[in-house]
Amino acid sequence: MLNILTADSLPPVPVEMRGRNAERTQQEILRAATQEFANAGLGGARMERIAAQAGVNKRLIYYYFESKELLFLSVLEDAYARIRDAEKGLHLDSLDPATAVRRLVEFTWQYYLENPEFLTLLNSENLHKARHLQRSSRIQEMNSPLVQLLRDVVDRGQRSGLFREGVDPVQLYITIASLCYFYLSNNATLSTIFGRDLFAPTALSERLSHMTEVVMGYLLRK
Amino acid sequence: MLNILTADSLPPVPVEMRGRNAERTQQEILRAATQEFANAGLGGARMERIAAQAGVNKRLIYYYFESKELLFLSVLEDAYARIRDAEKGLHLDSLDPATAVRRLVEFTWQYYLENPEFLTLLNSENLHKARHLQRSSRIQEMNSPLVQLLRDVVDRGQRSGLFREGVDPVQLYITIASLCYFYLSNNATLSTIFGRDLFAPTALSERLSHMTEVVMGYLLRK
Amino acid sequence: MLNILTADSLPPVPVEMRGRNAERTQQEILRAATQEFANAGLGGARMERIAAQAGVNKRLIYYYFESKELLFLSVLEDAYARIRDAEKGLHLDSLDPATAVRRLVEFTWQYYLENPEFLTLLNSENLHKARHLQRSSRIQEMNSPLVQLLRDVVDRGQRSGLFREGVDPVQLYITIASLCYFYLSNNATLSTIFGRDLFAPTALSERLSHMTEVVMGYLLRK
Amino acid sequence: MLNILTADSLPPVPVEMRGRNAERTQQEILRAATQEFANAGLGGARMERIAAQAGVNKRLIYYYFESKELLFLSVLEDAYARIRDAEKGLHLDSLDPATAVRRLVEFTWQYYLENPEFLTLLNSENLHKARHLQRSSRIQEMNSPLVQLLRDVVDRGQRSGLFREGVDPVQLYITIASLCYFYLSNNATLSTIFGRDLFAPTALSERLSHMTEVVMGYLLRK
DNA sequence: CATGAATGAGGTTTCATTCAT
DNA sequence: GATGAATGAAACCTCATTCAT
Repeated sequence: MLNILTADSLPPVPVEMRGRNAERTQQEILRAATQEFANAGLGGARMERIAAQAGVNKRLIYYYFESKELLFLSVLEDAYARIRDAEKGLHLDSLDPATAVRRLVEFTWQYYLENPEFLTLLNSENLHKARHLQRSSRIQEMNSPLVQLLRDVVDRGQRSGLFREGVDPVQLYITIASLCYFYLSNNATLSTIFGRDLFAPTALSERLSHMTEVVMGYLLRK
Repeated sequence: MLNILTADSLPPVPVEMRGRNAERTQQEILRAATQEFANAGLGGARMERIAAQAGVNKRLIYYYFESKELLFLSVLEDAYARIRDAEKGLHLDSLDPATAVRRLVEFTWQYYLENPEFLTLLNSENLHKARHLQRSSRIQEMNSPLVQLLRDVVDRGQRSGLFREGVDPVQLYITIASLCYFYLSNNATLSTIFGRDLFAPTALSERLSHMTEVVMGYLLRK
Repeated sequence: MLNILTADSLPPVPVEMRGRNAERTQQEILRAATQEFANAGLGGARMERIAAQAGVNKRLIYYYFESKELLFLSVLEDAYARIRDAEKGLHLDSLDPATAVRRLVEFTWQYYLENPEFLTLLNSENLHKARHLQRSSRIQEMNSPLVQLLRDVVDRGQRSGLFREGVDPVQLYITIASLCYFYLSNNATLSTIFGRDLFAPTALSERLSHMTEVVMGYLLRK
Repeated sequence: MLNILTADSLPPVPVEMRGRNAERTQQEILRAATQEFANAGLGGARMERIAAQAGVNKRLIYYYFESKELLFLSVLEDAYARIRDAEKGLHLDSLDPATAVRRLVEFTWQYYLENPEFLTLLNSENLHKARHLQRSSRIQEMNSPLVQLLRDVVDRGQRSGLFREGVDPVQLYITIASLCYFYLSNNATLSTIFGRDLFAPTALSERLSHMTEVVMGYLLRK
């Protein structure tokens, strides 16, 4: 019944194009909700603010998304759809294995840096033990291509004798994500407890080098 | 004005020992608040539930901690105090460098596993950009010994020719924490999107091996 | 302006006959509204559910009935029209007086049993002090034949020396209705407070005997 | 947990006696809620109006009664408690059987006349199929003494050869209640459809005579 | 004849916090 | 040191109704 559309682009829709356009309106709501949920978490998010930011009546959100929780799920699915889409654009399959992995590290880092809302949304969802995503039918099928892709890269690396044996592509992906995610997601507390600005440009580029060394140090045969 | 005590132990205080005991009452509140904030986040936590769980009147929480936000800060400080305390018990300085690092990885993993509330609390605090910790005077001094300790281990490893050059102890610590933290903190969403129970005993032990290989693969000279 | 039709039959209209048929559409709406108002009362009824149940767009209800309140009035008028119509089919004028009264008791009981929505609708209307019916022009003329009919029966009974003197046909009708109505309408609370299933088949037939005895005990000369 | 008190008297409490008095406050809320639910039904009742009428903060109603539905249940229990209490004051056991029954008819009539909210509340509860009362633990025990009392009266009447055999006291009570209840509860619609003011003083006293004749006509041996 | 999109007002309920003892 | 009573603000959500096609 709920025919929710995917928001492909984040920039806001000009006001003069709004009204009586179901598709656009839903995209607008999704965009606004993404920002609000990212800033304030599920509990802290305010439907009022989402409506105002989307330039629609509060009631309309319920018309299209039924409840705050289902809206949150839509936002999560949309966020996953976007990053998986971007990953497809990397064409890892056409790169040599070592370059492919380095490229994935760089991409993940860059994507998290440029889309911090993705991190916050996931944090919120984890706080709720993935309660919403578990109700999603689309989420698994959205993520399996990525694993397959990475499995191919690892296979090629091993066949060429470059990579070590016994590498689980899921573990590898989680490790790459870990290194990028934690540093950025926990940047605020880390900077505070270590008394050091970990978001400064130098700090960021140092981190990228470090992470690449860690991942390649693990993967490459000694 | 606020004389806040540290809750050293998590097990609940027997009922017969309660009442008219400032120190114990505060510990009880801290314990209950830690659970509640960990389960529900800052926004989702309910003062009512904390009071009920601690077995005290709601008003008393305000008497000791002034506000929800300051209570949250106390909970955070208490959580950091406990993990730094536990780390001290590792005696990394008396182990050879490689063993020391392996030990730290295992310890971190084990500690996060056994104290999942620590992860959730940090997630919440990061959602709020470390707003609370930044107001803490105790937090930095609590964390600097750890960095010093790790610096010593790395130095010893490099002097003995075992470890690679150019290793920043803070980066190393963050990397170790990343690998453990992300896997556990995001376990729910990861399990869901990959359709694989990442909290099963085998999965957990595989992860520990993988992480150790990653860290040592990076540190050890080729 | 509002050309409202009477829904003579309650069974739903087959889907293939719907659409672009003013008369049928209005009957469908009336039918659905009757159910909804009976189930939920005036306040609890939802225009949304009525529309869904009738298989029409919400807007169409307003097109035909103008507002929820006027729709409710139409439902009431329709309900009265149906019961008065059924009463006409009894042909009380062709029965001997005692049989005629017994027949009326049985009929009233049976009709209320088979058309419980009639009771609920009246309850709702009484909650609102007959506010809607008072605006109806058709309602009185619909009910006067019944009184006339009953007056004739009572007259015949008295002239034959069978019935007692001083019987007001309106009082008699109200009494018959009372006995049937209250037992059925308040069945749920009565069953609960007396801890006894007053809707069980035996209970129902016992009630019918009792009521007949009460009415005839009153009417028949000692 | 909810320690709800019974409102013995309906007149409002003087303002100067209010505040910081749990018992009185709860009575006030009950009183106001009774009026509001009686006037508007469960669905139409407004918590806001109840709070205003009781002179308390809206939030306080939830503090004491938890929800609108539980408040409604309390109101119902209170209403039953009051009428059963009043019935006890009749001392039917000390009257001769015929007088006792006449007295009960008169009392019931009078009580319904003077406490019309009782009728409306029951109507509302029946609309909801006794959903609330079914959750009450007190309701049955509150009503059983009445049945016992009436059983004794009937027994005495039968032993003295005055009353007919085969009289079920529950049926008898329901019949008495029916006659009074329906006339008053449905007065508005009846007056409208019969075009006759059934609430006029003469009409009321005529009805009382009629009902007494009906009940005694049934009970007394021919 | 018929409909999907959109809304303003207001509903119940929740919450951190304070008052008075 | 400790508590039950009480509150104002605001949250999510609902609803009858209207707009524009």
